[in-house]
Amino acid sequence: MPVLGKTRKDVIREFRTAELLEAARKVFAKRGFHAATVEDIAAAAGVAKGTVYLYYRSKQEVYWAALEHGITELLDEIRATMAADAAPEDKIRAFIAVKIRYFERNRDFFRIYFSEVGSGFKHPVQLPRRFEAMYLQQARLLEATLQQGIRRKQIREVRTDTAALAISDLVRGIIVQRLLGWSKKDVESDISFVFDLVWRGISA
Amino acid sequence: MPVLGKTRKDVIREFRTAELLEAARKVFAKRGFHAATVEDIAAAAGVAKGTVYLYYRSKQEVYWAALEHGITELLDEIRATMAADAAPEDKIRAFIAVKIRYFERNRDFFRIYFSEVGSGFKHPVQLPRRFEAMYLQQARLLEATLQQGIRRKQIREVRTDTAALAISDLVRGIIVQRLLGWSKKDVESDISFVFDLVWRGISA
DNA sequence: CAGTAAAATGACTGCTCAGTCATTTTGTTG
DNA sequence: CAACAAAATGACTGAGCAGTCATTTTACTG
Repeated sequence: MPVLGKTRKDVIREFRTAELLEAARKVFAKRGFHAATVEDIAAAAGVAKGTVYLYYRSKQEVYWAALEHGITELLDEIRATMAADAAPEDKIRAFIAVKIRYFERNRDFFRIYFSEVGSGFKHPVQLPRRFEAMYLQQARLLEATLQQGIRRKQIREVRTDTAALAISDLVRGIIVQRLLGWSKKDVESDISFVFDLVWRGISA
Repeated sequence: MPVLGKTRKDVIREFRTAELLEAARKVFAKRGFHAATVEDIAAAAGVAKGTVYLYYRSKQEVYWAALEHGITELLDEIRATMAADAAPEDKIRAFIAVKIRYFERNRDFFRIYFSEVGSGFKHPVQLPRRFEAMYLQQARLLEATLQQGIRRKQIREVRTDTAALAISDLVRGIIVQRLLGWSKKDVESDISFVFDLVWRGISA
């Protein structure tokens, strides 16, 4: 009997789905798509293999779901932080900060994210276009800010699309360094480093 | 009977090895480590599967050899270009240019390279440490140049290690954009874009 | 608490593929 | 060109694993 539009079934579904997604994230992060087995994921979620197939149609689908979940979460955080009508300068800093902090908090997700999104959307299987779109969405938020800054004469005339991606790449690089243990600095210091470099690079 | 220190056997070995490496590069690039089969590689090289095992002990070894070949080649080109005792400014530009051009010429290699080196050295199997070292070697060449620039007061006081990696990341980003067809600009223009951004970011 | 339905299980199947090795082909040498 | 050796071949084996489904467990209901 439906309550609040959700049947009992839906609730269970939601719970199991979230549980499996978290397990999947861990396992895919540790072993990569191919080396991870559905058994592994099931075990990590504390269920039997067959159960996985009650909620997802294939291993591939689990993977996509895990990826989508993280990308969406990250994008939402970025949107939330940049929505405030602050100065372009502050928005850019916020973008850098939120992204670095997201991966600091979700270390295991970074492998999944960057092994797809970072290196060309092609390896395991051609990713559905929507993932590419979601990634570019981030860059577009940044791009809009850059354009705003240019209009306000705070930022010089740069190719905004390329610049936006460049900032994303710098952030990506710092995240990799941090997660590999190459960077010993505290988060704030790394955020400032990136922002500083970028701002000198693009300010008018 | 050895001639010039090379036996006949060595010559064949060298030839086959090169042939297999080229095939491996193509196949691994297209399918990724796990999805690529030894059959695929053999077929691409125009030999039978068993032959691959006459020259390499395992699929993993073929992969490492292909990766090492490319990294070495790239590093050599970088070394050659930066060796000239030019101004730091020119050396940095040269670094950017040579790397972008290398991947422009070796498009298939970029997938192999970045799926390892770019995303944290961990997926298929823990890479031997020497690969990590070879990668960092590039950054160190750049770092030396940055330090030189700082001494000459042409570059401001930045964390040289982080800055060197940041430049590498920017270059990486442009390469990805180019190979995915996101960047429509000509190579020169992209090189200038990166250099410009970097130079404003770090110059004194 | 019996009867029923939903959910979970894990043994099983079929397929893919890395790596092996007995056989065949190619090349060398006197 | 015979006798031998080096190189190449590809059919075969064993392991691993995605996905299925008959059976069992759990939860709900009257």
